[in-house]
Amino acid sequence: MARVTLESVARHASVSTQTVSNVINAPHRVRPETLARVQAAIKELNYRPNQASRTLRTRRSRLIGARIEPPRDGVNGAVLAHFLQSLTARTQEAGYRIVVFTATDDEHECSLYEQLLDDHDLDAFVLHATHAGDRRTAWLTERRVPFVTFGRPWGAEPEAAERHGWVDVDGAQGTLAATRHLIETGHQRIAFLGWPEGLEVGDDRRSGWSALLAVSGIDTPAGYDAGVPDGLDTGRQAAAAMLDLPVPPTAIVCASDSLALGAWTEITTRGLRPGVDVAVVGFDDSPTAGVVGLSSVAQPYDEAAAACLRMLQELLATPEPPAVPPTPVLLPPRLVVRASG
Amino acid sequence: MARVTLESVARHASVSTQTVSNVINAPHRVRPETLARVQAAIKELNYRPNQASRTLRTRRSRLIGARIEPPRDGVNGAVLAHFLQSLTARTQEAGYRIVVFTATDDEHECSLYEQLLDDHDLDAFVLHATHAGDRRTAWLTERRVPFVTFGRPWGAEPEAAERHGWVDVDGAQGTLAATRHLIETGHQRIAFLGWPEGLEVGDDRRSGWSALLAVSGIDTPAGYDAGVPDGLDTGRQAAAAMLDLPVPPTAIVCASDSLALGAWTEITTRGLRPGVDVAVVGFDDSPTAGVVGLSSVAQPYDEAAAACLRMLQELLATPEPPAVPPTPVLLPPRLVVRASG
DNA sequence: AACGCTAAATTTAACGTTCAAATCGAAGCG
DNA sequence: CGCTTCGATTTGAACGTTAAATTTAGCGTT
Repeated sequence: MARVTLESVARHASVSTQTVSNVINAPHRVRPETLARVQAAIKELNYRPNQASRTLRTRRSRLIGARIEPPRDGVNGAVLAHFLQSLTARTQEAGYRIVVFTATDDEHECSLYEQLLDDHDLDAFVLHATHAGDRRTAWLTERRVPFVTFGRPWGAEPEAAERHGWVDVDGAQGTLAATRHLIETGHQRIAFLGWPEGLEVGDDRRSGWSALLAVSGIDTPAGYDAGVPDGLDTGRQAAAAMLDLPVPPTAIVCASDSLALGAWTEITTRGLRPGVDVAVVGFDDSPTAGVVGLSSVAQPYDEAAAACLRMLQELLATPEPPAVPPTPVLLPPRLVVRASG
Repeated sequence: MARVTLESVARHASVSTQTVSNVINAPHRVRPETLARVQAAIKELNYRPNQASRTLRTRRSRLIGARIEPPRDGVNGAVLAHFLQSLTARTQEAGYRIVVFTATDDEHECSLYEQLLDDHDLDAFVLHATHAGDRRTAWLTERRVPFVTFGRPWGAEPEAAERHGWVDVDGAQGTLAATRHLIETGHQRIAFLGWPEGLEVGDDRRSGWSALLAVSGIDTPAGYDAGVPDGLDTGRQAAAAMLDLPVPPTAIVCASDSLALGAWTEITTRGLRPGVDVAVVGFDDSPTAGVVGLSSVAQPYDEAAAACLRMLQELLATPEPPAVPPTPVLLPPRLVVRASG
């Protein structure tokens, strides 16, 4: 039950191992009839090139690294799980494999990059949860390691945004769509429940809401714009404060499903009906949203994964990463309307 | 910026490359003072062995394969995500990496095993969602590929259960604990909402409920034992049927959070209060359960992952898998009591 | 002093692949 | 007919590591 190697294929087809190698890596260099003969031999013996020796020779492993998150809040954890699932499926079709790892913080993550590069010669990385002052992108760029991020390079100067390939979902567009939907269904008092200012993703999502209200000539009274840390309890408390205003909002757009579900809990506890008495829209379309009938803005995971793969292939097509990075992709999210609004 | 190899370390420490190799792989073979000198050189140059060449030579890659699921229902998908997270963290500490992949069915999964073994010389696999007539375990056993399963070998003859290492969570114990808790809080009319008979995991969970009721002398009227496909809607319909019985149950033990949340929805829609009017207990402790206050049986992911790693290490300690497989591990789940019961 | 024995180190070869250079054969051309 | 050119194929070497065989040095025994 010895292993099938280039050598055995070569003997079987009466050519040199190099010719077999050429059949696989540079078919144009070999005469059509030899090509056919060798390909037949490959098929017959069910030959499959050994990656370890390839890696040793070429420094390419066809392995791509991706960090997986500690599940945090639970509600939002599904975002990464979905994305990873799509990414794995997509890259697998293209002959790559995803190697996962966990890290405690950015610095730890960088040291893992180093390990993975040294040990296993990983070809590239897919990053997510990018944030202002992210050290990871600089680290990788310095070392000329191919990578793409799911999440745009927040907080950098505009031109820096073009320094590496990234894929992201347009949060502002999502909250804008949610707000538009609420206006169209008759709401005029629409609040935003988000994170403290300064968190880029949250500010982005807030901007969709505020921009549309501004052009629609709808004003936002004091207390209609909350910023609290992500979570069910914080969301619930902030929603309570809003509902206790002299003129409470009739609809709340939220920066996450966690916050939205917090608001949802407060609303139902007060005996109010979400979507009838007070509308609520979340963000990320977590499984929980589907269960309780929470409207939410859904991210197109699969498209995002496909875009990441395309960029990676672009980066890996040449030995050295190209001077001009791939053009970023900003995907539109999709509003899923359910009972809550 | 040339790479650090055994060769460079050897030169730096004035020994042969083989000695450096021995320092790393068989330190007892080298004289203490040489050992120290070489170790210093390794540290100074920040040497890290290249895995590709190791793999080429030894057929060991320090890579472990694990399939990830299409997120299915959404609610239950979190089980795997949690387990994978723990598994990744644990194996990473032990110097292994997890390679993930997706498969459409068992047969496809086996063909991926073959690919991964041939291409990347994976050392082992971690399987989950085992079921009766699972072809995967046979496939791997035949080829003497090391693996462990998260999930016991269902439906096999008893002695076959000892043919490979497995880790599982005792479902019967979980539903039994849930049922006991309900009895202790005064319930006497306790129904079970599970899957159709014949699905092993479901039958196991059902048995905890029925066994405790039997020894407690509590009888189960017709309609108190439902078996429907997993899902929110099916769960809701089955719960509706139970609530419409002449003598409806006051508590429902469920085989999954999906079913339980379906029941929960039916209960709240009727204006009843979960935990006050009708108690509900789910299984898997999904994030959604935490949000809506559903009591649920939680699986000890991290312990399960740790047990899997221990078994893998046992299997990989010797070149050939040992004749006697590791002893199985059956972990107790933990009942998380919330508002719903 | 010759002998065997062990520990410690070195040398040799091999894992499977691809790159670079060399070889071979057939055609083209003056 | 000899010389060049070009395409197709082969040869030789190398990637970084470890298993197996070999050499060297040191020690105790008789």
